Amino acid sequence: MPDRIDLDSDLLNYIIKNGFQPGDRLPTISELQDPNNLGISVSKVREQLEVARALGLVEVRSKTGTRLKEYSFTPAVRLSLFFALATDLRFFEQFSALRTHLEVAFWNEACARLTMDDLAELRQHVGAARAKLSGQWIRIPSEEHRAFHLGIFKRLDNPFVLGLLEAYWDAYEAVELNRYADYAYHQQVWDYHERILDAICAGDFDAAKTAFIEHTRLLRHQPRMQDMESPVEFSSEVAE
Amino acid sequence: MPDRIDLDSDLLNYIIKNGFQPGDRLPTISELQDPNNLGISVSKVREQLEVARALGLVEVRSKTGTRLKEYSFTPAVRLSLFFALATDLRFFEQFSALRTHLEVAFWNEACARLTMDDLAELRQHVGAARAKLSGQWIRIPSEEHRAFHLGIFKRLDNPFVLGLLEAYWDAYEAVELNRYADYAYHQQVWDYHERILDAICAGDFDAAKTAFIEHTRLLRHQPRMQDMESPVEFSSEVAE
DNA sequence: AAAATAGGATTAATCAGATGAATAGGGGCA
DNA sequence: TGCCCCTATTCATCTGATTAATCCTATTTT
Repeated sequence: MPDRIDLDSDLLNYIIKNGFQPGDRLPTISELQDPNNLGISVSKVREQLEVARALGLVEVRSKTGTRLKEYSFTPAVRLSLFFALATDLRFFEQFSALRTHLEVAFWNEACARLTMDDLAELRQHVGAARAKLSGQWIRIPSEEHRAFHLGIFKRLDNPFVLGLLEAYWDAYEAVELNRYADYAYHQQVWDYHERILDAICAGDFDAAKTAFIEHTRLLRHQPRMQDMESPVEFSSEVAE
Repeated sequence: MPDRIDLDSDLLNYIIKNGFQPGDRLPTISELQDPNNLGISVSKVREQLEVARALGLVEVRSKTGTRLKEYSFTPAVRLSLFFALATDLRFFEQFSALRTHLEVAFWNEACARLTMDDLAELRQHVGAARAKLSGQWIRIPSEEHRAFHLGIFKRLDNPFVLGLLEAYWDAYEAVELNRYADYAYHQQVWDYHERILDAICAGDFDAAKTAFIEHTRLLRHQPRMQDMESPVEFSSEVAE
């Protein structure tokens, strides 16, 4: 058992020490200033609240006060990842490799936990995606694409893996904001997804995993895509 | 290419937009207040600096000003993870599962990149650890234990995997702060490490990986251990 | 002349207080 | 009862002041 995990933040330590639970309201800022609580000034309290907010640990709203949120790994990962991506897009490839290996590693455990309802939901995503397909170019990744993959892992009892995967899809959306692909491409993608889903339904998780791995290769080559609307460079002065 | 990755932070967006590089000095706080830069007050600048500092993105020191650091995923992961662990130690098991799968997934790629010098360094860790062994109980994990495992992955060109592994060892140390094991246990651990290292040196990465997996099972069972010094509970009032 | 030291200037660190904006809750009116 | 407005609370942001840490420089000392 740990002696004490020092969080390098009076506020976070205070939250732990007082045993606040997700959903609980924290004292107001003025109360937190009180020597019995944190005993620091408004500005300092707000600095630490801002850190906790950035990490997605608390939600701070006017009047209502501050509420402790359910723990999620996602915000911290996303924030750090997005900063990295903003400095250099090549980071995406590395995070992408992490994502693929993660899905493969936790594949069977995640699949085994899926319920019939979950499978039906996945089937719906396939249907919805197919219904959207037409002759025109469609944005990648689609909402259904994200929902399908995250849906496979949603029962995995591991907030860290889930957080990394969620952050991955957030990043994907941010990075590929203006990427579009044509009908044939999306058709192929959803053929793979259907194959994956069928295998899972049949209980053959390994076959599903194999299909997933093939499918990531397809995505890596990214054929038949183009950028719609002129993309704006980062360093551009007009970006604002 | 992304239209624009919004970091939800004036300061971080400012850093990106102005193309600051690691090592660069950012403007002083008073300069950042200037409408030409951020145009926000001290308190707001400091809030955002504090977030950037918590994420390990900048180092802010008196007089010297603020310096942009080399990107690392570790601080963000560690901070979020430590908060989770402080609320519930069971999170450690889940992060531990993530770590094991990660090492396995990136094992061969990491091993393939090791140089002769790296291998010699790993050998030194084994030697140093063995030299420390005696009849007495020794703290786990030892410094060499951490260095050995991180050493295997140090050439892996993936800051995200590395960040997760580093944060794992930080957490391990925090969580197992007062855990000690006897001679026989450490002997066994370093036998495994030596087996792993020998296999890597022989170029048989798969055999090394297999040894690694066995070795994690050993650690999971954690025989012949005990807590030295009375551990202090989290919620304890005297913890401060 | 070189090194050590002391003093001044710059900047971060922290605080106190004021003002504005958002919101919940209560009271009044139809 | 149901709707609307008013008020009190709380967050949001800014300004200004004081303290502490650090660097730079000029002066002193050897």
